[in-house]
Amino acid sequence: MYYFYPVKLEEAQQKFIQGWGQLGASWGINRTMAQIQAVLLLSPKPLCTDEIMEKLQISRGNANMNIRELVAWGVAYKSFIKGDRKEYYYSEKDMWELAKKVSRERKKRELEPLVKILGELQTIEGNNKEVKEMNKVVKSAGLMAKRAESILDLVMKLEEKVFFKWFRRK
Amino acid sequence: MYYFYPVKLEEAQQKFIQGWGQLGASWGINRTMAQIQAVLLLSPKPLCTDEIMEKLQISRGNANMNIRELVAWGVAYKSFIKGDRKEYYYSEKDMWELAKKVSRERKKRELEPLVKILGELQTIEGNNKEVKEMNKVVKSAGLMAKRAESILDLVMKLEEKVFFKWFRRK
DNA sequence: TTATATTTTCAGAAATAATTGAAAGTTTAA
DNA sequence: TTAAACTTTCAATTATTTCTGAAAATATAA
Repeated sequence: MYYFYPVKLEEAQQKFIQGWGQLGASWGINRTMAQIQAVLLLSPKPLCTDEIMEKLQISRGNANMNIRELVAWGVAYKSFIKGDRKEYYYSEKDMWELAKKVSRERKKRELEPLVKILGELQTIEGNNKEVKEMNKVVKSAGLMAKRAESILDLVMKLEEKVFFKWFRRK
Repeated sequence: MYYFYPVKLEEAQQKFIQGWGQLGASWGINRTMAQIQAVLLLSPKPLCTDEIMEKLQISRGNANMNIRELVAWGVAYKSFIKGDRKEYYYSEKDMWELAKKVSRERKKRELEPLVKILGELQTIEGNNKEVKEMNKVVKSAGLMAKRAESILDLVMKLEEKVFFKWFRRK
């Protein structure tokens, strides 16, 4: 029994890290970045760069860049231990907060550029089918994008207040 | 004036195609696949492979693979013209329907694998911090995933009619 | 100061993903 | 049948992204 837990834990952690990385990758987020997030999520205490490098077997440069990116997204934080010069990092652990921050970042990076482009494509004049189709598509895509933004805003505003209560009941 | 519209249209189309491709790319969807979708969206009539190859300057193999992928996702359809042996393709033009189909596909490809993995990581026994953190994370990630699925389902069930009315009020 | 610890950068290497194009496969018309 | 029209496949190539590791920059302690 003494021997059993640690092995099982390692295995489970590895599985979680892989799955989380895969999820990130299919969302257009660097796989390593997502894996680092997973490692931080699983750690009960802040970790330094070397510990992360060790855990994921990656280089210092890679670790550094991706950690910084996580901090820039607001899903990981720096932490200092007095008497120690190293920087330590820990993850946002509230999944709802995490989801909100990722949504916000993606909205900024993806939806907004499209909305900008659509705005630049003001109605074109003309009577042929192609022009009409163009105007129709630009208009409906713009509506859709706004709609998506509204839904996101709405969902994010609902906040724990509603969702927590709702989901705790299940 | 005769000369003016076509140039402007071409430009606008190109801009839209690029923007749409970019959106797709940042969503982990092949850029060319998204661009083909954009071309079909802009076209008032179904297009054959050669027309798409011509418009995007891509090879037959590339065009074929990505068109098929679009059809597999359910966001483009085949169409036949009698007396013509070629297959023609047209896009789903209802943006709301399009969004629903993409969501459905992504949910299947991304959320579900994570939920499966989390399910396999049943509670591990043990009293140390790492084990406790592991169990906590697995549980909250599972809850979050279910929550995301619920929100998606809910949003997708609300018909266009409801949203239209609702958003027009704002 | 100077030395040491730590973080950051970035050119080149490695890994991954997308694309081509020609050959093989399929369908249809005659 | 056979031939022509068209679609699909896939090995090889090309493009893109990610990663490494060592050097440069920065920060802290002595």
